Amino acid sequence: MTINFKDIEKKWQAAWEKNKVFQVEVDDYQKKKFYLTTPYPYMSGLLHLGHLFTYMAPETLARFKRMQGHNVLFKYGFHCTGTPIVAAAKKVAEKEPKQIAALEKMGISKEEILKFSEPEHWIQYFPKETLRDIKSMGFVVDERYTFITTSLNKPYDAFIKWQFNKLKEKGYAKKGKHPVVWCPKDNAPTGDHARSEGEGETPQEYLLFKHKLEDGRYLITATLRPDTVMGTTNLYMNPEAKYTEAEVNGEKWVLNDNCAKNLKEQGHEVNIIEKVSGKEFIGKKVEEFGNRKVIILPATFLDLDFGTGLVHSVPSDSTDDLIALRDLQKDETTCEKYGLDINEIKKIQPIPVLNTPGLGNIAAEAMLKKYNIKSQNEREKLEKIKKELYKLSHFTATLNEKYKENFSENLEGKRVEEAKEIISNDLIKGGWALKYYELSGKVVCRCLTECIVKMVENQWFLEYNDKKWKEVAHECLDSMKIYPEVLRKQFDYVLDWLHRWACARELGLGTRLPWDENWVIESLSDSTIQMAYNTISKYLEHPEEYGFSVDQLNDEFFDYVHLNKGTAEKVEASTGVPIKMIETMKKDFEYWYPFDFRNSAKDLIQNHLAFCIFNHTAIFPKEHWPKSFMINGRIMINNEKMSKSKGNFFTMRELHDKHGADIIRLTASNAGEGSDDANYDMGFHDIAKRKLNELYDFVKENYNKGRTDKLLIDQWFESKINETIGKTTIAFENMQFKSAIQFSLLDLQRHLKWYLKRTKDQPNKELINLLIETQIKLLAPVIPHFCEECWELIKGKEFVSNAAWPEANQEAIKPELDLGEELLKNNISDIREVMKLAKIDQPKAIKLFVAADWKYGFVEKFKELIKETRNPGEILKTLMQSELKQHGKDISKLVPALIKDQSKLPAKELTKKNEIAALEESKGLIAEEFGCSVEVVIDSDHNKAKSAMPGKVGILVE
RNA sequence: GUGGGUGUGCCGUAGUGGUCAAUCGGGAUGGACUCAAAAUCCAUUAGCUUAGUGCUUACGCAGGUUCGAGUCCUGCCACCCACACCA
Repeated sequence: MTINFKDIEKKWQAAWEKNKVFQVEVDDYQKKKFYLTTPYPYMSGLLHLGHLFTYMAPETLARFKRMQGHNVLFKYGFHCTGTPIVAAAKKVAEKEPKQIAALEKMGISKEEILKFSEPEHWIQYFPKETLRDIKSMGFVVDERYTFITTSLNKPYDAFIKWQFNKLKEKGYAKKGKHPVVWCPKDNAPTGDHARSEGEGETPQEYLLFKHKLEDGRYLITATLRPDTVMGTTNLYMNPEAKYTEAEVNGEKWVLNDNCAKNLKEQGHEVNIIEKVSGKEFIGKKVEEFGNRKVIILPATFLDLDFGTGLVHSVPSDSTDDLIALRDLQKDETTCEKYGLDINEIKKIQPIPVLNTPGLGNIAAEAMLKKYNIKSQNEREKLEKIKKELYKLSHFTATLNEKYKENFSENLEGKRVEEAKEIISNDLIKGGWALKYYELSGKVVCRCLTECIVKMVENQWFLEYNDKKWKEVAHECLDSMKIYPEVLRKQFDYVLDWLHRWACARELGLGTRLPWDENWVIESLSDSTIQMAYNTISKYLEHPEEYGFSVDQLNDEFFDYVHLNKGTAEKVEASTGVPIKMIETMKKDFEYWYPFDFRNSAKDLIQNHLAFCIFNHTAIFPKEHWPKSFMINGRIMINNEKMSKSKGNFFTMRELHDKHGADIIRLTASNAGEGSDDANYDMGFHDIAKRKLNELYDFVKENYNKGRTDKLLIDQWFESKINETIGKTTIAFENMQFKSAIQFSLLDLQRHLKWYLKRTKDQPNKELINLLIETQIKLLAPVIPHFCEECWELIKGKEFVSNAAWPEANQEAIKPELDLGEELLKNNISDIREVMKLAKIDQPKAIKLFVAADWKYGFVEKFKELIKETRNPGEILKTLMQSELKQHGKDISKLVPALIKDQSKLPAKELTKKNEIAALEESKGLIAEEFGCSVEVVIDSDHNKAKSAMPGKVGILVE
C-alpha cells in the first residue's frame, strides 16, 4: 500500500499534542538532562531550506537523547532585533517590487502586504507562522518556551539590559571612535543589506602624509605603505588640475575635494578656502621626514578622485612611481613647459630603503625588468605587479640602515610586517602623518546616494580585544567539544583575531543600552547568552499562568536567578515576583544550564558563536560555560547554491506541503554531514518515499512471523543487527546524521536482503522482530511520524518517541561470522568470472576444490613471519627449515606473490575443516543461483586444486 | 591577501598505512517478470583478458617517506567559507 505521509503526520502530531509528549516539565531535578540550542531564526521571512537543514541536527539529537532517557529541552526563539526588518518594512512602504514579490511568494495576499510597511507587523506575523511551520515538521518543541526578541518583549528586554550592565561592570563595554560606511543622505550607517552597490566593501585605513611647503602650507598625500617613508624622492601633482586649499585643524592643507570632505566626516575641523591650480606648485620643494627636502614634479597619471589627488613618490619600491620618473627624465618638452631643469630631474635616483629577497634593494626596478615593462601606459601589467610587489614587500622585505635612527627604536633589519605599525605611530606622534579612511570600493546606498566613511564618535564597543578576556575565552573553548573537531583551529584563530565590536547602533529594533538610551543594542550582541533566559522563558513569557507579573523585573532578579547573588526575599520585595516562583526559576536554570549543544552553519563562527563564548566567560562562572558547538555546512540544492535569483529558493513550508514532513526530514538529514556544504537532492524525495513504503509493507507482513529454530546464518544476522545498533549510536553521538541513516536504513536493508536470500525467505521469528523493532527505533529521531505509524502496527500502543533507545548486545556481535558470508559472496562472483572466461552461459555442474592441507599450515606460518620481515629470502629460508620443505617449489613461487599482494590471504584464521563446513552449508544457495549441481571436492592432486588457496577454492565449471 | 576547510569512479558520497578497482545512494546498460509500461528482482558499469578467479593503470597535480600510500609528509593547482558593525 502507499502511505499518505501527510495524513500520518497530522495523526501523530495531534496524538503527541494531546498526550503532551513533548511538553517539558522539570519534576525531578536529579534526572539527567540535555539542553539543545540553535540560533533563533530571523523574522524577516519564512523559514527556508537552509533552516531546515540546520535545525534537523538539534531536532534529531533531541529525539535521540530523549530515547536515551534524558529530560530534553530544545528551544526556539524568534529574532526580531536589528535593521533588516526595519529596512524591509521601509521597502514595502516604498512599494519596492522585489520586496513585494518576496512577500507574495510566501503566500501573503495583496491587501495583507500593505500592513508590512510597519515593522511591528512583521513581528506579529512571522513568529506565529514560523511556529506553525515548526510544528508541522514535527519538531520537538514546547511552545510555552518560545519567545520573540526586541524591547516589545518586556522580560526579555530586562534580561538584555541586565546582560549589558554586567558587561559594563566588568569594564568590557567602552566608548570610542569608529569608522563606518555612511550614507550622507540617510545620515546613517549603510550595512551590506542597505546597499544597491558595493556589498562587502569596507573602510580601508590609509596614512595621510603632510609635506610642508616653504610658505607654511602643507601638501597632503595618502599611502598604504608608510614603511617606505625614507625613500621619498619627490611629489607628483597634476599641473592641469584644480586642488582644494582648506584649513584643517588650524593648518592650511592642499588636497582634493573628496578627501577634504571625508576628513570632515572623520572628525576633523575642515574649512574650505579656495581652489588652487596644481601648476603653481610644480618645481617647489617640500620638507620631508628625516630632515630632507624633495621637489614637486608634474604628472598626468594621477586619479584626482582617489586619495588626496596627489602622491609622494617612492621609485625604489613602487613600480608606478619608478616608471613615471623614468618617463619624465626622458621628456624634455614637459620639463621645459613647467620650467624644470631636466638635468636636475635626471639626477633623481631611487633611494634604497628595503631589501627584498630575490629583488635586491631597488625592488621596483627588478620587477619592471622581470616583466619587461617599458612605459607607464602598460596599465594592466603595472596593476598586476603592483599587487605582487606589495605582497612581497609586506611579508618578505626588511628595512635597511636608514631606519636605524629617526624612530622610537632601531628598526634596521626588521621585517616590514613587524615595523609598519611602529613607523605609523611614530609618524603620527611626530605630527608628520595622520590616519585616514577611504572605502575599499564604491558603495551606493539604496537611496542611490554615494556613501562615504564616517568617524562615529561616542560609539560603544565590546572589548573583545582585551587580552585577559581572550585568555578566558580560550579556556572555555579548550573545555568544549567542537563537532567536527577540525574546526577548532578556526575558532582558536577567531578568538584571537576578534577586536573591539561596535555593539550599539542609532537605528533598528532592540533593547536600548541601559546607561545610554540613545543607542540600540545591535542584534549580534544581544543574542549571545539568551540561552540562559530560555531556561525560564516558560514562566517569564506566561506569568499570568503562574500567578505573577513581570512588569518590574530588574537586575537583582537576574543576579539571583542566574548568578546566585543576593537573596530571594530582596528580589521579591523589588520585583513583586513571589519567592516560590523565584526559587523555581532559579532551580530550573541551574538544572538546565549550561547548554549542552548549540549548532549553526559555519558563517556564524566568526561572530555569533565566538561572541557566545566571550559573553559567557564574562558573565557566568565556569560551570555554566557552553559545552559544545556543532557546525554544519551550507545547503546546496542539486549542487547549486540556493538563491532567489536562480529560482531555486525554497521555503520549508512549500517543500513540506509538497512532500510531507518525514520525506523532507530524511532528505535533509541525508544531504551531508561535517562542515562541507551539504547537497539537498530533490531526486531523493521519491527514493525516500519508495524506501519507506517498502519498509512499511515489510513490517506489516513479517512481524511475528517465521520459524523458531536457530541456524548459523541467524547468528550472523543477529550480529549484524547489533553491530548496526552500535554504529548508529556512535554516529548520533558524533553528530553524523547522514552516517546514521546509512547504517540504520540503507545498510540494514541490505543485510536483510542477504539474510532472506540465505534463509530462502524462511527467517527466524525472533530475529525478524528484533530487526523490525530495532530499525523503527533507530530511525525514529529522523522520521518520527513514519516510525510511530509502524510502531502502532506492531505494538498497538505507546509512542516510539518515548521508547528506550536500543542497546547493542555485545556478545551477539561476532565479526568472525562475516568471513563465511564473504567466502560465499566471493565464490559466487568468482564462479561468474570463470563462466565469463569460459564462455559458459548455463553450467551443468560446478565443482569446488579445496586447497591442500599443507597450505593452511603454510598460510598461518606465513602470516606470522610477515610480521617480522618483508624480505622474501628470509621468509623462504625460515619456511624451508620446517616440514614445509617438501613443497619448496610451490612455496618459492607463492612467497614473493603474497608479499606483494596480501589480499590473497584470508583475512581471518581459517581451518580446512571450517572452510569445508561453510562450503557444504552454502552450496545449496550456489546451486540455486546457477541452476546446476554443486560439489565440494577434496582432492589435492586435481589440477584445479593446485591453484586453490585457503579461502579461495579452485573452480571447475562444466 | 589572511585564516580555515575540501578535492575519490558518469553524478553525489564512504574510506582506521596492508582483504581497495575502492562503500552506499543515484544514473546508465543488459536480463527476468509483463500484452506493454511503472515498480520489483538479477547482473554489468577503469582498461586489457588466452580456464590466467589473472594483468595494467587509477583516488586534483608533482615529488617524498615506507617492504607497502586513497590513507602520512612537502610543494603546487582548483573549489568552498569567513574577514566586521551585517543578520
